[in-house]
Amino acid sequence: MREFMAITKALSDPGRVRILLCLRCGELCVCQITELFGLATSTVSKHLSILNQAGLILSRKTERWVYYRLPDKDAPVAVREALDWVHKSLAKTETAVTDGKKLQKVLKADLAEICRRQRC
Amino acid sequence: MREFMAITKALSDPGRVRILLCLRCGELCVCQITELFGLATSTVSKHLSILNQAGLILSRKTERWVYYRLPDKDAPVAVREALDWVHKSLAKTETAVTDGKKLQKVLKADLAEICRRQRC
DNA sequence: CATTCATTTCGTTGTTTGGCGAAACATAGT
DNA sequence: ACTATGTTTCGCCAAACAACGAAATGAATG
Repeated sequence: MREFMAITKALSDPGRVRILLCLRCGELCVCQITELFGLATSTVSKHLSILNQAGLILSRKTERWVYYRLPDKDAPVAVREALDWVHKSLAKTETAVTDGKKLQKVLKADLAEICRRQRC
Repeated sequence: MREFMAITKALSDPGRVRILLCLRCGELCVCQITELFGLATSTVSKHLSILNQAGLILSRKTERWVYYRLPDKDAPVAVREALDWVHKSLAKTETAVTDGKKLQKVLKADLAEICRRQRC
């Protein structure tokens, strides 16, 4: 129950759900997501922490960046089903499509440049 | 997206999730749920309203009581999948089992008597 | 048509949450 | 070691939320 509520609470914020949808395209680091949603870095970091604690995403640290990604097939059942449900329900919505387009732009841009821009 | 967030927000409270689990046993009126969880009637009513607005439950008015129940097969896909997910994830948890036992007692008791007890 | 009674709505209160910027932390390059 | 830089943690504020009791609603009963 505790584990389940961590998942539903994590899913109860639109921003976090949108992050999950974007991660379908592959792993992203904090600054990329920050750029994508126009939120403060600290805010994004906190969202990612909540998703992570719920088991909905995993993290990987390389060089200076922390990359977040969706878990593999061996994730807990509740997690896998939650992610499937999110994807099936929202993949075709306007929000997801718009975010997806913007994500493509962010992915094309240079990572270092994105990080520099954050600091303005 | 709007519809989906209504569902996840509705599921982000443990009390509401427990109500959904209990409704697997059949429809219940407000005072039965109030008795079951030991909350104020107004609190339960609000929870039911939130679940109802998300489409996760339906209501039926008979005589003095309003009965709430889970929707049928013809509910929206997102709703059906959400309910399946809740059930599959939690049906065997301690919370669900305990609530189930207490529910059996409540169901055996006279409805009118329950309502009278609320007013003490 | 006034009463009863289950439910809903309203107003209040204390807690949680999402947002931010500043400071702390960690790691790579000089 | 020092600096630069990406991320996290902390402290704060405003908005959202869960809980309650009191008042309003609305349908059946006398």
